[in-house]
Amino acid sequence: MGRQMTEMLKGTLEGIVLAILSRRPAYGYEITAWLRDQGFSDIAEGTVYALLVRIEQRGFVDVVKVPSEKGPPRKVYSLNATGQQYLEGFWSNWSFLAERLEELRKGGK
Amino acid sequence: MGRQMTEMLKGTLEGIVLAILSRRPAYGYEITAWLRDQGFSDIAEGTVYALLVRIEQRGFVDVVKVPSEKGPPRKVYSLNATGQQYLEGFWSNWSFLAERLEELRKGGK
DNA sequence: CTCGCTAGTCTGCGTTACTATGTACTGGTA
DNA sequence: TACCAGTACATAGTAACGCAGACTAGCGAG
Repeated sequence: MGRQMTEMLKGTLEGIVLAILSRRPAYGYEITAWLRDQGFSDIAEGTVYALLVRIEQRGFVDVVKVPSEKGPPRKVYSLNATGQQYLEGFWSNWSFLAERLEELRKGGK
Repeated sequence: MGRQMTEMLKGTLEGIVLAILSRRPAYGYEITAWLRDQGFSDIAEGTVYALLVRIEQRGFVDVVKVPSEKGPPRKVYSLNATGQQYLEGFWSNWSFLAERLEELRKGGK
């Protein structure tokens, strides 16, 4: 991926994944597939798994192991209250940033 | 600053500064002041200078030293053609990201 | 048996922003 | 004259994050 996009994802990818989980529980492979679908064509798989480990350690998600017909059991993540709260903080930060940038884009030129 | 915002700025701060420079030439101290004004209340001065050094090395800006009545001479940066092109790439990446996040925010919940 | 899909782990690396500190030049003032 | 606030730029060390790439597994189909 472009260096630019890579850097832009720092901090936002976490919010994106939390937002996905706020809609419905999901497991790593599923999230990766969804991201690719949405056009984040080359987010590394390893990146998503590492991120899931981090948010689990921070206590933002609950985890349930669900047996799968295909391959090893899935770790299904769902957002808990702590995670929900953190996600709201993310949205407010995001809004702040997005507003400033929108202004800059319009005013610039 | 919050860890969250810090990470979010990675990749975007560069675009923000380039966007500022696309409106008019400016020097480091001025840019820092403007950012604080806009609500980026605690972006470290050192961060801006380091960023300016980076974009200069990549050839996105032209630099002119201008004597100042107060303090040492100012290094005035202005966006050149290469930088303008890079900035356009930044905007397209940003749009992509912003659209995906907007969708997530609406769809989620 | 081997291939391919699903699921997850681990290591080393490069980039970035932060903190903290330091240098240097100016004008005002006590 | 000595000091200080404001201006302007710079650098060393640190932490976080995403990436690349390799590796371990389980299971079904050809």
